[in-house]
Amino acid sequence: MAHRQAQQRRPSIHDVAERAGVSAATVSKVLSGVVTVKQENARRVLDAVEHLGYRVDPLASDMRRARRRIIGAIVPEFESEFFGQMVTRLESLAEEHGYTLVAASSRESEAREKEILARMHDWRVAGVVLAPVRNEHGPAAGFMKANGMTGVLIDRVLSDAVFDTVSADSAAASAQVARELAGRGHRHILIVGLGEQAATVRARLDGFRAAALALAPDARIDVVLAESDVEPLRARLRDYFGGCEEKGERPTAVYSLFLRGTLVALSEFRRRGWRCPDDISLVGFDDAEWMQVTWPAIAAVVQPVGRIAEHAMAALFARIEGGEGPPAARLEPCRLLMRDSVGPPAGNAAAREGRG
Amino acid sequence: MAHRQAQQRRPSIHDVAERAGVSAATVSKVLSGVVTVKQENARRVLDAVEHLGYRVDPLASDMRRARRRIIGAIVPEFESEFFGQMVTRLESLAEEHGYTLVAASSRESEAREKEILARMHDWRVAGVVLAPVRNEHGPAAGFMKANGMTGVLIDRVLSDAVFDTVSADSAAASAQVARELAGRGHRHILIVGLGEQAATVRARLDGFRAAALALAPDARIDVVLAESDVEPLRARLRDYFGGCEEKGERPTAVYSLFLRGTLVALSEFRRRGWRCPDDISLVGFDDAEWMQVTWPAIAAVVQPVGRIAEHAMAALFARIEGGEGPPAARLEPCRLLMRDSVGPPAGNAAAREGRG
DNA sequence: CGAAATGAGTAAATCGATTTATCGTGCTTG
DNA sequence: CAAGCACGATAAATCGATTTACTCATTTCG
Repeated sequence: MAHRQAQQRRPSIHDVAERAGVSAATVSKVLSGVVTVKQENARRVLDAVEHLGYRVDPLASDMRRARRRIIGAIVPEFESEFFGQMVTRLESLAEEHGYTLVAASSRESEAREKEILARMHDWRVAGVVLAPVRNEHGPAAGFMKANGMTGVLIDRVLSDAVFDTVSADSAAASAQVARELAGRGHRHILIVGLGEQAATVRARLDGFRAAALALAPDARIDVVLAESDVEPLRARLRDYFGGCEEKGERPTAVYSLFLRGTLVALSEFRRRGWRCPDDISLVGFDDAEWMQVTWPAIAAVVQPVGRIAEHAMAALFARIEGGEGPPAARLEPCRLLMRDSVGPPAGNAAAREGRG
Repeated sequence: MAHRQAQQRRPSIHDVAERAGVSAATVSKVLSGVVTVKQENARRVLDAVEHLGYRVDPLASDMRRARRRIIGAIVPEFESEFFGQMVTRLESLAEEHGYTLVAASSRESEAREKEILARMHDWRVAGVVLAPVRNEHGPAAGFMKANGMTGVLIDRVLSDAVFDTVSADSAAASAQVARELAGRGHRHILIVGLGEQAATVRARLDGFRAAALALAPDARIDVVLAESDVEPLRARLRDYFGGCEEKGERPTAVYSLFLRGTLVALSEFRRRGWRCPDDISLVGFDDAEWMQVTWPAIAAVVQPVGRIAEHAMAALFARIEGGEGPPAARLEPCRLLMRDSVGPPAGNAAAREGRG
């Protein structure tokens, strides 16, 4: 086999030292840019490095160092556009600082979240970017506090007593959605969400409610929250819409506080044969690529993934490098993309004519 | 600060040894399950471990070991459902074997792909699961060969002279799509794809063509391939459809060989005001959650993510543990979900009536 | 001129484990 | 009774770097 040979041990710093005729310490100095090395020796070392194809072993290097150049990232899932892009951004930023990002998914389980974190602690990561399953008061954040780990919380958090937090300003975005809907004449609106995230959900609800009622004090706002997963939500929503049909009253618009809720709402519309936006309007929190190519194109709140990632990493590195001061809670503004899925309320023929 | 104290050094194996009144070697033995340890001492060690909250440092542990318990995974992106789920599955499987998965995204760049791989080589990972940007002949696979790394190639590959490969049987799936379309009477079909992946694209094209022509020898199959990115494809497609309208002939169905192509096709339909499936049918390779909740629901080929991940990991661990033998090329069967986006050809009123 | 400072380099300790070689015991066994 | 052999345990080497402490020349300067 041609590469049986290539498989053999990689050159170590000692191999380089030997070939260059200097000590390992000198090689280390040359490679880390210390200046007290004779020109001649530096050249010999560099030649040897080149010739042997030597590269520092990051594990061995980190062993001796005080702080390992590894950053952990924990997200509920990889496959959503939001978290996928988030991890990608975090990855780049970590690399730019000479760190390696080790990403793991908690799969929406708080137990797993803590397990992963414990493992990252074992790895003695320099810091962690945690997007908690639930919120900042979960077990993982508790573990980080108890163990004096360095970290930043993102996404489903508002603020924390110990860690910096960075998240989308979903309250403001929700208020904007409310204004758009109320402004178009909607007076009966359904909000769907996940109860788990407590504080953030409350912020979104409050933001929406305040803005809607300010514009239309007579508006009716229903809320359907599911505790944990998607399927319960589907059932809840089915019940809710069933009740509506019985009573002959139906919301004219739906605002979903999370991506999967938007999908569930759409599929319920479809099940009942409701046309969007003719029969009912829809806005979702969280944008996705497909939303602009389907019929109708779905209106959505776009989260500033890039900015969240950047500020999270900036805050994290500041702490890693010893930055002091009280934890900061950062909110990044969202963008609302109004698309075809929002129209005037059903039955409001005048408005529809005026628009068409 | 309450946790300033917690922040201090974690206990090492020596701390445990001291507290248990034995040597570090004994502690190591107890923890790795070696039996030649007195009951009494084992108990003392376990007590000390418990009391100190000791956990093995995986870095230090891997240093001394012959093989580091780290598996690298390289995918083009995290945010697609396919690769997102893939990484999640690989993560679980690696953990089940006591390994840590370090995932990285090549962002569809072959240069970056090789860089990441070099970094993983520096980490001396036990093995790599690589989903190449292009195909099995890219620079990353070359690097792995040249350096005698252990690895498995997945997804955009057919077979390789050195590495085991696992991918979806997209040729068979394409043939099935062809039969469905031709069977419904479509005689002018457009295939859109990315030229980059050469061999796999060819396999899909051939699979489709053979099956379509077997059923309908008079069928016309057009192909639009873009070289690299999505935007060029959009332009190509726009030109193609423009030409169609001029000549007054238009394909009655589109089969997209990759997810983003499906999105682009949809958005082109939308731009031209073509209704799907009334004006034109659509099937996409690669399924996504949204496809079943939109109007129309989009027909798609579902890739067996789980099976691919499982076989890839099985093959990888077999090689890591010294398994010999020629590389195996595995193809996993796909499932085709026919949905509303496929109907009879436009203009074929009879068929449409018969169906509705 | 002798003391102090600087420059260039190295041996050895260290990080936190695993593994090898070695060392006493106590028990068989010829 | 001496040699042989398990059995349990440990000291020390090792993995591949970084860093500390120290040596030996050479300069610089009072």
